[in-house]
Amino acid sequence: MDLRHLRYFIAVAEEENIGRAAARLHISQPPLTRQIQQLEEELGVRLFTRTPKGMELTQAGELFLEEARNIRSVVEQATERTQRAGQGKLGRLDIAIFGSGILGTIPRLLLAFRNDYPEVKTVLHTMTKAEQIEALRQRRITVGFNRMLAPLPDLATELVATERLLVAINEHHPLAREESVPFQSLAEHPMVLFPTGARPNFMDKVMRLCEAAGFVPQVSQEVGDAVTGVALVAGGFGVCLVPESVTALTLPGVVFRPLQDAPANASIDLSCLYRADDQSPILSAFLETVRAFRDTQTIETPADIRSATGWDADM
Amino acid sequence: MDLRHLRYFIAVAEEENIGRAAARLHISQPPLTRQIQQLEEELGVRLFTRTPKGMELTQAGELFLEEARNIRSVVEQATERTQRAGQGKLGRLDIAIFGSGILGTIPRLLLAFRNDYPEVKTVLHTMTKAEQIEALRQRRITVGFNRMLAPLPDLATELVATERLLVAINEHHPLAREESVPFQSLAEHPMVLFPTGARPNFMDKVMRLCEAAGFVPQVSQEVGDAVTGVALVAGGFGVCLVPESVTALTLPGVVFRPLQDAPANASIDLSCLYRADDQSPILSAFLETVRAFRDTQTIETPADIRSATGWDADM
DNA sequence: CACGCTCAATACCTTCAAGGTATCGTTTCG
DNA sequence: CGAAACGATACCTTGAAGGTATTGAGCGTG
Repeated sequence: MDLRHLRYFIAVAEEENIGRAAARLHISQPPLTRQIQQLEEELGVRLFTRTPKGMELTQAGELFLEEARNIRSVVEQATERTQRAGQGKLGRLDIAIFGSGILGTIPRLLLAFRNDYPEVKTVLHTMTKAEQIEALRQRRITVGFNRMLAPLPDLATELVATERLLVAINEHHPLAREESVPFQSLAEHPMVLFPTGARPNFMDKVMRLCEAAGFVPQVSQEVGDAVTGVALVAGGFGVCLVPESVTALTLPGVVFRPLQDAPANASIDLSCLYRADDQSPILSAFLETVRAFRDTQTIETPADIRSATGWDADM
Repeated sequence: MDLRHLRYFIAVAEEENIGRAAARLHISQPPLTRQIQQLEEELGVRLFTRTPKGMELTQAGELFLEEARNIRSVVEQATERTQRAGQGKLGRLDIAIFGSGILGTIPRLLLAFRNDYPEVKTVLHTMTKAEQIEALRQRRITVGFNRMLAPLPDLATELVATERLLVAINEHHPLAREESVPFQSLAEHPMVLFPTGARPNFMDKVMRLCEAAGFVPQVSQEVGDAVTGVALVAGGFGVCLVPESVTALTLPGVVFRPLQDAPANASIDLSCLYRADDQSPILSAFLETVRAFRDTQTIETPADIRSATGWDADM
């Protein structure tokens, strides 16, 4: 049996007349007669009773008509869904984020993607950078978000956002009195550093910046993630350099200050990481959304930073 | 798209290798390659990623595999159900019965049919003989049960059972004292007659029997159906000739007695009526069951009558 | 490094069935 | 009784499914 048989059968059943059905199907009458005969023979069932007026469905034919229409709609839905899946509009995207990735940029990006591709189910996995790379190799995830990425074989990256560095300061700390903090002045205060994970990491970046500025930071504590770091600032452990998006995390007693006379490289990239050989249309769609998102962010920067950094609230 | 495409696609998806899939499908490799290409082109979707090791499903392919398997099973079920319908094993049978038809033979027959063809839904309609004929003409029913059928054009009959006539008598009535009633003696007692419906009817039959025996019955009351007739017997309106199956209806104060020296034709046929041109396999199946049922009834008659007539209970 | 192995893809031929035209046999209706 | 309408049949044409032979690409191994 063939889908053509079903199409023909439905036409004949609906027209109750082989000639009209043939016209509707844009074929001539005899082939249609034969196709119907074939169908009946293959099923071993009389589907029509031939009357001088035309074709009339038998009870079995009546049932088969329902079934045929059902099959037709199931097939239509299947192709339609598959096509949507092929265009990256339907399916599942496994995404890895790092500890403090839930803050700031990433949720807004994910929301934008969800908005453009509502039928793609996004599944978030919290992973360290090393775990992400491993998971990408094993295809357990399709994209990972990260900072401080060294070039990796077989993996490609797409820049999501470039964030300035800010200083997290306890509100009673002397540096909190100024609206911005000279980078040099960090030399004189104990500093909390993070994360302690796989190199190169954000800690290395900070160390290099200090080195370039001609001092070695007084490390009061090393911690695993930004949330812990800011919490220690609240506890009076010292100051802490953080990427801008961490300001989404407001802790009582902590204020964020921009760097004054900051070195040109006092900023850090947030990128997403994916298999270079991955042709998945969902990934393409996601990367496309990332690029669009990055552009809108760049344009909207001024207003965005004012609210995102929480200056108004702190002043 | 074609069901063949789906079959081929499933094979390739399962084997992850065109060569092996081709072997499994008993075709050679190149046509299979082309069919898969065709399918992808028609859908506009890459279903497989070609690797040196073989064929690997894309995400869209994964989805389409599920859909394809689903379609396959839907089609299988459709053909299977249609075939059962074509063999009269699945479907619906609209049956007409007359007022007191719920008594005795018919329910047992229907039960037997239900047992042989559990997936045929039987729908009962209560109709008079005239209504049945009309409904058969309009195809609103497929079979009707009736007594006293004159040959009808376009309609055929099948004998279901031949029932003896019994006399329903009030237990205080003088005739109730004997174990059987001489037909002649009915001449001396008022008689309830039924039904008053379309001729020829059971009333005509009784009149002819009396005429043959040389008397005219004293008609105390004419009623529409057997149930009412027997109820009037209970109320003392006289005796009433009834078909054997009416004994299934036990009313307090009423006993049933066989006829003694009954004329050879003191019996009445229960038949079912159907369109002579009806080729429906369900009807054929039903008529087959009727014939089988009629035979078992004939064989089992002795024991059957003893219990069905209720003699034991009345004696 | 080259050779062979294993894939899928391509080229080209064959065949069978789907589709077309012409015609027939019935039944119905004017 | 002839015309019209309907499905069935006979016979021809063609396109696509299937077959064989071969190519080309990636991998592993001697």
